[in-house]
Amino acid sequence: MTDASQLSASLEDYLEAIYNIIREKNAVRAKDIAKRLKVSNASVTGALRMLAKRKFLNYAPYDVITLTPEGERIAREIVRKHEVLRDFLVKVLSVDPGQADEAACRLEHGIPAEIVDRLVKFIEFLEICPLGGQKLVEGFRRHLKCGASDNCDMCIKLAQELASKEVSVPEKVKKNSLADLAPGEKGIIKKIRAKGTLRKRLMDLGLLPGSVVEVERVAPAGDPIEVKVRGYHLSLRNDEAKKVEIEVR
Amino acid sequence: MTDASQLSASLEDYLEAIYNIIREKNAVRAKDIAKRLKVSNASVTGALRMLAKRKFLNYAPYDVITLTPEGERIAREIVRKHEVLRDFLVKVLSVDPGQADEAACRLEHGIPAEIVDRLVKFIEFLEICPLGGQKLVEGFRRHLKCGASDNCDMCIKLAQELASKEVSVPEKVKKNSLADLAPGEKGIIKKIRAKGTLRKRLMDLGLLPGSVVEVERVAPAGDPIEVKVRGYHLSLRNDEAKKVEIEVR
DNA sequence: ACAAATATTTAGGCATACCTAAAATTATAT
DNA sequence: ATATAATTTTAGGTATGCCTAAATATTTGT
Ligand SMILES: [Mn+2]
Ligand SMILES: [Mn+2]
Ligand SMILES: [Mn+2]
Ligand SMILES: [Mn+2]
Repeated sequence: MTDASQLSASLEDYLEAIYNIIREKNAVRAKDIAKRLKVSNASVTGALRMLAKRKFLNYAPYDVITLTPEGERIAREIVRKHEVLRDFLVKVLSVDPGQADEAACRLEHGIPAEIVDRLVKFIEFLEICPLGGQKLVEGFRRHLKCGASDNCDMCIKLAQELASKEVSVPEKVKKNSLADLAPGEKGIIKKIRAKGTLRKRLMDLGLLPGSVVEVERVAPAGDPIEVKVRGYHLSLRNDEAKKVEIEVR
Repeated sequence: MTDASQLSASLEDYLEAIYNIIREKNAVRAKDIAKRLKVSNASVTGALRMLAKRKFLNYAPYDVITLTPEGERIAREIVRKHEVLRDFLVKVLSVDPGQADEAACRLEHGIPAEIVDRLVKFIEFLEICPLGGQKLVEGFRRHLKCGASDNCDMCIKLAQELASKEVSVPEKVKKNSLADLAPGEKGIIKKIRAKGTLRKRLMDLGLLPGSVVEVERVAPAGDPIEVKVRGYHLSLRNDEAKKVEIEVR
């Protein structure tokens, strides 16, 4: 069961905005939505009514706005599409972040979830594959800089040389679990060191062996830890993160 | 000067359909457009009126339909976006062609030309780069086959092995110019062996050193030759194609 | 407590983009 | 040449999704 909820691009953007604003400020006001989407307050009221009628949010005139479980599910999927697309544009194609974000927010409505999954796999493969996908991406970035569409054997050869001379990796503390990573660091999931319900829970969240996981934020107390896997944002307790065995490249 | 013509996704699809139908049958009938876009004939009439009012096509009730130069320019750009996106989905991400085509036709309306250009460069880089982008894509294809999202060290190692053992290239006739290629074959443009106006014309068409060019069709007499560069379709005379020096990988 | 400021909704409109059914035009076949 | 068929247009209607202005409700400062 994937979706088939058949929302318009416009309504998807409302859901996305509501979801993001709740994440940021723990509450949504119609005015914030209007501002973010650059529409009038009146338009927001109309959209809210529609989304409530379709059971994606709980809402009555002048009342507080919350997402229903179904609404939240769909909102998360849109956010995921947005982020995967933006990451691909920025990290692989080296598109300017502002432009990438704008394009991602238009493309997100036209791309099916299966293709987003495929894109995630491709981006992960670039990081995982021993053929050196990451080097290739760096080579591409360099290639872009040496001007226009000319034949630039030079920069391509440069890429080749740099790739061959193995860069000496700086000494690093051995990091074994997701709880050892600092914000911004990434690892590849090797194993889920848990059994039963917890194991199932972690796997259901998308923490599967082979996936690349990135730590986004760590709360002052080291708990909870916010991570991103396959374009999904997750919040994990420290003792959960410790159960996720990873490998740092 | 790029565009800024601000056409809706719907009108872009009408232009695209008109352009493609003209290419296929040398004439457009409202009925064909309706069939291709799965809308009623009445809807087509409305769209045609709008496009004519906006000067993208020449049209009067019951009269023949032709694209204006501006309409043709925009139509070509949409077709280019469609094809680049589809190629990326099919050739890099290994998405099923049918699904890729459908997605491409939705995404084409939300992606700016500069990002399409970037995507073209990336796809070309995968073919050109000595780090072995093509091998990486093959590795990815293999990786996809070994099931779900599991950690598949096995297939990744397989990719590595296959990449290292240099496959013996079968004897091949040395191909120097674009005119030597058979349909389906590709080459990298090395040089334009022409001067003055012809040189300029070929370069303006997008035949630039470093670009990957693919032969699509060759007319029975060997003239003209249809090729694709950077997502654009071109039709070249045989003596023009001879001036384009290429290298086969 | 209550006036002023702020937020939200309602009312009334407009543009796009689709539809079906009927009318008008053009093509085709005897 | 004309009846019949096919195509295209017009007429009239629906649903989205946006807007501004006015009305209503809520919040805030004193
Ligand atoms: Mn969006
Ligand atoms: Mn978005
Ligand atoms: Mn389209
Ligand atoms: Mn298309």
